[in-house]
Amino acid sequence: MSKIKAARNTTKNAVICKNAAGLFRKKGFRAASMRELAEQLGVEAPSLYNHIGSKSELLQNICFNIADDFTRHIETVEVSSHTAAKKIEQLIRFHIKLMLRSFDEVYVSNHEWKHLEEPHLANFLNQRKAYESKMVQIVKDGINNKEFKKMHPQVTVLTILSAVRGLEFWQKYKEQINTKALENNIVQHLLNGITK
Amino acid sequence: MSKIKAARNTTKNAVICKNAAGLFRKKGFRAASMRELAEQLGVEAPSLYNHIGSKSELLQNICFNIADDFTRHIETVEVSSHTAAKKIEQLIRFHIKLMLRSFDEVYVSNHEWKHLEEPHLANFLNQRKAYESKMVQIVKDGINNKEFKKMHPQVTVLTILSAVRGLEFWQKYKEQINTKALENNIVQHLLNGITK
DNA sequence: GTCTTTAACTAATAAGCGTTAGTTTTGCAT
DNA sequence: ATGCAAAACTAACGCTTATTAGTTAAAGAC
Repeated sequence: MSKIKAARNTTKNAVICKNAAGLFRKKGFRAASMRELAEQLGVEAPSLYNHIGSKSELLQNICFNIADDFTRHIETVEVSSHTAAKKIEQLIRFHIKLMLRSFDEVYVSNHEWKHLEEPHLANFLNQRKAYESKMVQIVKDGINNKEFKKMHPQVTVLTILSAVRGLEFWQKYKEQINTKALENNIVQHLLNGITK
Repeated sequence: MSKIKAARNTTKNAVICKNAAGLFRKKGFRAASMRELAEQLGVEAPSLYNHIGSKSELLQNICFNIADDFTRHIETVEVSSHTAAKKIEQLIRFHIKLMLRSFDEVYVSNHEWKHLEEPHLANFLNQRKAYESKMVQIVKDGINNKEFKKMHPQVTVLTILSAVRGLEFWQKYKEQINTKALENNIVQHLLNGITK
C-alpha cells in the first residue's frame, strides 16, 4: 500500500529502528509484535523483512547504539584532566542529555536488554560492566584525593547509575522545567546531597 | 505426579505467587510461561489453575502486595513527628529493606507493572502517584524548614525513588557487604552527597 | 473400608507469534 | 514506453501461548 518514508540520509532500516524503539518502550520487547510495528509504519508485517533481519536484530541495534555512545563518552572523560567530581558531573549530565534526546532508545537499552540473545547479551553486560568499572575508578580516585567522603565506591556508583537510568519520569518535565535546571538539580543532588 | 508443597500457614496460592515472582523477575512477565512456572513446581501447567485464577492475577497479587506495603509505611511516616530529613531517611531505608527481604516481588512490582490489565494498571499508577505526592510534601516541608536546600521537590523525589528502585544490582552485595553498611552508604549519599 | 473433596492428570482449543515463499506492484533509469 | 530493481502484497507455516473440559488419582473424615 503505502511506503515507508525515509528522509534523505536516513535508511529505511533506521526509520524502522526508531519506531521499534518507541513500541518496545511502550509495550516491552516481548509484548510488542511485528504486526503492530508494521501498522505504525503503514505497512504489512512481512514487508519489514525487506529492510531488517529480525526482531532480535532491532533490539540489538537499539541497545548497542546506546551502549556505544556511553562507552565513547566515558573514554573521553576518563583521560581528561578534570577533578573526579567534575568527571562524575559530566557523566551524569551525559546520561540526562542522552535520555532527553533519545528517550525511547535509552529506555529500551536500560530496561529490555534482558531479551537480547547470546552472544549479544554477554557482550552488552560486559560493556556495561566496563563502564561501571571505569566509573568506580573515578570515584576511588576522588576518595584518595579527599575530594569525596570515605564510602563504598561500588555502591556509590550503582546508586548514581540507578538514579540516572530510571529517568523515564522526567520526560514529562521536558517542557515544564528548563532542561538545564533539571540537569543542575540532579547533579547537585547526587554530588552534594539535599541537606543544608 | 507430585504435589505443590505448602508449609503450614501458607496457602498453595502463595507458593505459586512466590515462584511466579522469581520467574517474572528473571524472564519478564511476558516471556515467562505458565508451563515453565509449573515445571518449577513439579506439576503440569493446567494443575496451577486449581489454585490460581490466571497469569494476570499472579502479577496483580505481586504488584499490589508490594504497593500496599509501601503505602502503609509512608502513611505511618508522614504523621510522625520526625524532621523531614529523618522521614526521607526512613523511606529510603524501608525501600532497601523491602528490596533485600522480597527481592523478586519488589523487582517485579518496579519493572513489570506495565503488564497489569485495566483497571488494575490505573489503580497501581494512582497508588504510586499518591506515594510520590506524600513524599514531595515531605521534601517541601523540609525546604520551608530550611532543613533542605532550595530545589525542585518533584525532581528530587523522583531522583531518590529512581535510585532506590533500581536496586537490583545490590542483591549481589548482600553477603559481600554488611546490610546496614549498604543502607547507610545510600542514605548518606542521597541526603548529604558524596563531596567533602 | 467407603465417601467426599482436593488436586493432579491428558487432550484439546483458539489465538497470536515471528518468519518464509511466492507474487504483484511501484518507481526510477534509460 | 520498456526493463529492472526495490519493496510492497497475500497466504501460509510451524510454533508457543494461556486456558478449558473432562477424567483420574490421592488424601482425609467418619
